[in-house]
Amino acid sequence: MARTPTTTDAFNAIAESRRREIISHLAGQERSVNELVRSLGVSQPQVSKHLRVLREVGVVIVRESGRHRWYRLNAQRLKPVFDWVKPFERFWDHQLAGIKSRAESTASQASDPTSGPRRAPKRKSVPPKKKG
Amino acid sequence: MARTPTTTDAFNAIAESRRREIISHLAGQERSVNELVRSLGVSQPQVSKHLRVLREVGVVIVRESGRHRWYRLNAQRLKPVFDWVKPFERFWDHQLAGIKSRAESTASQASDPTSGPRRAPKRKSVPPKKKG
DNA sequence: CATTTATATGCCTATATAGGAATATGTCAA
DNA sequence: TTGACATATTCCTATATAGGCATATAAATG
Repeated sequence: MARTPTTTDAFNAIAESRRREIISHLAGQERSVNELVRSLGVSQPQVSKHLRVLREVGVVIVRESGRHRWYRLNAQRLKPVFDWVKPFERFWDHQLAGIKSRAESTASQASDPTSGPRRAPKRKSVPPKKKG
Repeated sequence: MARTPTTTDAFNAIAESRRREIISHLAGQERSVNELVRSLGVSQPQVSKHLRVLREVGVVIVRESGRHRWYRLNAQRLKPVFDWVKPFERFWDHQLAGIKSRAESTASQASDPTSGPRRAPKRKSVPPKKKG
């Protein structure tokens, strides 16, 4: 199967950084497509396409006026993201608070939780036999 | 171009609902791969693959012990998501608080911001001429 | 009417999945 | 050693983009 479509929900829609930028630009004020084009330095068709995705998941709403389309944010649709991630806040809070006091007892652990991504370690791997 | 890879950052990694489930299951406690397999009812290879993505973006960390791999959450990596979405909280807060009092003045606006996604409206469209 | 401006959509392509099935790697036990 | 268990990786395929480019639709303007 393929990846979950971008229009599935807010989680998928905001995975794209351009769309997050658009959303941020719409915070608090309506914007026309061309305003976004200028602010973001992205082609007009691309902006329209990103807006379409955001429209389909309900993150933005359009108001038409003459030949302009005024887009505004429907922040409600971002709430599920907030609600999902918020419970984890206590973990990094806790870590910040307790990191010093627990330093000794965890000193034996090799990897630093705050350090960058890691690739798969040790295990070697050999290509499996060709199909058949 | 294709979509931003799932391993680009936490935003892309958590777009997949299975991975969000895995993350939630790891909140507060280490789990082995098989424990996750049982809890989630997903095949072992799939769980391993999802864990790999989460490892690569640093959202989870492995500890090896014998033939087991104990995965735990590195919540830090979710902080960018939280930080990005948190500023929007005030918008739905505000909406909840002010929705009644502003009802009259905004009554003329057609669409309900809390309603579901919408498809593109009015405009008709015709397939463009074949290339050439 | 024709032209300009604003926006949406279509086609094309390279790329990356998610999941299923098979199998490799690594560890422990008898 | 052999076998069982735990986990990772490979191959395969259908599907969906994101972006470039061209063009359609629609409204305003002369």
